[in-house]
Amino acid sequence: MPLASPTDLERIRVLLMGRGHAWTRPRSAVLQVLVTTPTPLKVEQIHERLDQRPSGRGINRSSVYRTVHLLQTLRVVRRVQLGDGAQRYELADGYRDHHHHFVCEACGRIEDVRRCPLQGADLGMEVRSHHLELFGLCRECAPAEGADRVPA
Amino acid sequence: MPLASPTDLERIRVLLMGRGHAWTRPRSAVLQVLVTTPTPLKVEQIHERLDQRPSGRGINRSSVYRTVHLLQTLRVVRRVQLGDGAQRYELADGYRDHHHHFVCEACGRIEDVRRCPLQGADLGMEVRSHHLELFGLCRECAPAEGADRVPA
DNA sequence: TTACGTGCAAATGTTTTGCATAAAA
DNA sequence: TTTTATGCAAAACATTTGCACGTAA
Repeated sequence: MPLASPTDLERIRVLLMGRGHAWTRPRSAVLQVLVTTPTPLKVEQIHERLDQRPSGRGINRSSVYRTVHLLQTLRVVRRVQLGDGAQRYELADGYRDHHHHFVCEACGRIEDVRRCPLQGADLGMEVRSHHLELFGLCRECAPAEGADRVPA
Repeated sequence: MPLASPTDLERIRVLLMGRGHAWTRPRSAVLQVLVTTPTPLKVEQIHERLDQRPSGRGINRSSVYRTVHLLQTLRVVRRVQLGDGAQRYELADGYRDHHHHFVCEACGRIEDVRRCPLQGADLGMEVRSHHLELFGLCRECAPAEGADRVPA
């Protein structure tokens, strides 16, 4: 389950309707963006990408906020906070593989971390979930070992 | 180093002045709040607590923002994000012991987690720091084993 | 006495909300 | 046809900024 598939979209549609929510163009379009994007997105970014899809034109920012909010209460989407002040959103566990994020302090690139270092850790039985964010230098920004850096 | 001490305040004062920043009443007062509070605080909460101290009366909210911002660039303070939308701040590693936070999903209580489950974990050499937040039920909210729950 | 910081008020950015209309069930 | 969702505009928050005045160095 590296990334969500169209099949997940259908699962989500069934979940929504089962809970008495309508399957509308804005909701469908926001979900299409989330399902096909590997990195967490700000509301503004979701909104921009909607406009690039024929099925998502002209959708109001408020509707994006409302949709994201609804999807959070249904635990389809979760909020991701990467240490800058921004709120980002992505599909929750159950619709994607469990993962964390690595943020490059130099270039800002966000990478998925598939290997959870807490796997099997004893966090106490009362812990139900966790968020983990890693910070450092990505492969491109880290001065590579043996790299040909020319001394001055 | 369970909590910062007045000694840390002095260290911080020296750091600020060494970098050419003035030691002012607002800065001193904000730091006194941060140094004596065990949980991360929102700017609004810092501001409230200032008013409760004789040395912190009448300080403007802007100054709190500016002070927190300055302290972040000096790595004296770090931002803490606990999954709700809020921005909280606390003393950074170096002025407090390394720790994480546990948030009770039922009552919202925030607890320090002193034992870092990533201690010794191999995160890759390029990882410089990490944020970890745990979510679950605190001791008071968890249905205790053997608790005398009266069946209906 | 000079540079830097603060208070105040206004500006900016983000998220929420009320309400009339539109669309889904 | 009835309920629920959307667009729009305004409101509510949160944070930043310009500027005249104060205060630390």
